[in-house]
Amino acid sequence: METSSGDNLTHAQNELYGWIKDYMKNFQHSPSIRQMMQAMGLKSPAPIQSRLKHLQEKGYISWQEGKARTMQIVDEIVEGVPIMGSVAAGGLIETFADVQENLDLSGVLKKKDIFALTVNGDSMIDACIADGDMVLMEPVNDSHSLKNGTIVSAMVPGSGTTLKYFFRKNSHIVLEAANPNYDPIHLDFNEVSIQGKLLAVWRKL
Amino acid sequence: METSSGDNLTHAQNELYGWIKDYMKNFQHSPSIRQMMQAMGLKSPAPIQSRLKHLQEKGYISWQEGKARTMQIVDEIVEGVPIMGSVAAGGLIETFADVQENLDLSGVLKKKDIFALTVNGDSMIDACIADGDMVLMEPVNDSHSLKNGTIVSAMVPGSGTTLKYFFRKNSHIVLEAANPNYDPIHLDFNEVSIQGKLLAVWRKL
DNA sequence: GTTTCCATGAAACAAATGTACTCTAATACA
DNA sequence: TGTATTAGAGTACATTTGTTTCATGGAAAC
Repeated sequence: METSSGDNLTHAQNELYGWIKDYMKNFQHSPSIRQMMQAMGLKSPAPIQSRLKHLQEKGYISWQEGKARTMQIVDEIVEGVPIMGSVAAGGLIETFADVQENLDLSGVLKKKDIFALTVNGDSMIDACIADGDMVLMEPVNDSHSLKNGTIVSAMVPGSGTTLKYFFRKNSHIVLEAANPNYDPIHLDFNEVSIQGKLLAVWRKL
Repeated sequence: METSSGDNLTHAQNELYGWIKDYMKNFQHSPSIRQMMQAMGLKSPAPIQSRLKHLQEKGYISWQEGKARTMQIVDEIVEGVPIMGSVAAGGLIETFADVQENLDLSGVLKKKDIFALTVNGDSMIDACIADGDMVLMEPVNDSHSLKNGTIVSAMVPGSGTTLKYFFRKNSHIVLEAANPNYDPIHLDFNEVSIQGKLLAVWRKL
């Protein structure tokens, strides 16, 4: 959570700044001066006022004069990552243009009930899902609505969870790996429960 | 931005709710009742009060009684994605436990100057970076500090940008693909500029 | 040691603000 | 049509809250 805090700030200013950021993250609104006073263990609003003034002069915060609880943190508000263009396949193709759009990772997270799984092993290596990758899954309630070829996480009761391609053949289910070393698994509908389907892959290096 | 708004809400309530969400997103703090009154074109705080009460009863917002500008939106506050465990390699290994930790994608975005590139082609396919993937890059200023084997985006002036493994051999640079079909590229230090090194891979399906 | 500067404490004031109350107009409903 | 319900206007009041001012005390500078 420590971004680029405490550069030109005194200890007292930095402590207050950190507290404010925490408060606003938790409550979605600005604290009052007397709240800060209490949190900092002070008995007068004057010191807080002084520190706020310094924080504002140094560009950390701002507020509307005279209005209650109207502070804003002028932090680097990163809405997304700028997509600078594309990189080449094998040859050398494209040069950077300007920013084209923003990659909005947080937008995906806004969807409720999304969950993540850590991938163990290489059964999906041909689908470019490697060991240690994080897969983001969307819950699946009705496994009958799944399209063939979807990548799903399936739980076989008593055995565990696995990440596989999903296929429906006649009246049973086939779970297929993306790696020729693994054999397809044939199961009845009632033997397996599909927990989620693959939304995205995240690999941090 | 439209989440799960306007379900049991009247038109007036929904309009106010939307306005509040916009305001709080822009200003990072709660509006006052008289501000909402003005924004809704009303001349008395009473109607706002009534609508707020309804919004609170239906679980959309909350506030601290008597305190100015202490509203909170009880929206789905998604801080991250819950990591539910790990999925199997090829066999069936693990069952879901409880949430272990949260995958914090937005944390990566907080680092300044990160940029993203769209991958074209399959030159890095053996590194599990596929066509269409989004790669998040961190700017590199000093190419001499790069470790051998790092994946970088390199720009050869007049040619374009490419994503490759980076190696330093003697006094020149070798850019190597993760695909045997592509030959390594040998270049002098002054022929190439390293723009960034790979931080993460993002694939949305 | 003396001076200067700044943080703190204390108190007071005015504006902003949430809240409650009454009254009127509009709307829904039977 | 008449009644009940609801929304809105207007008003008033107590509290919260930002802001100002002044006095005190300690730390740093000279």
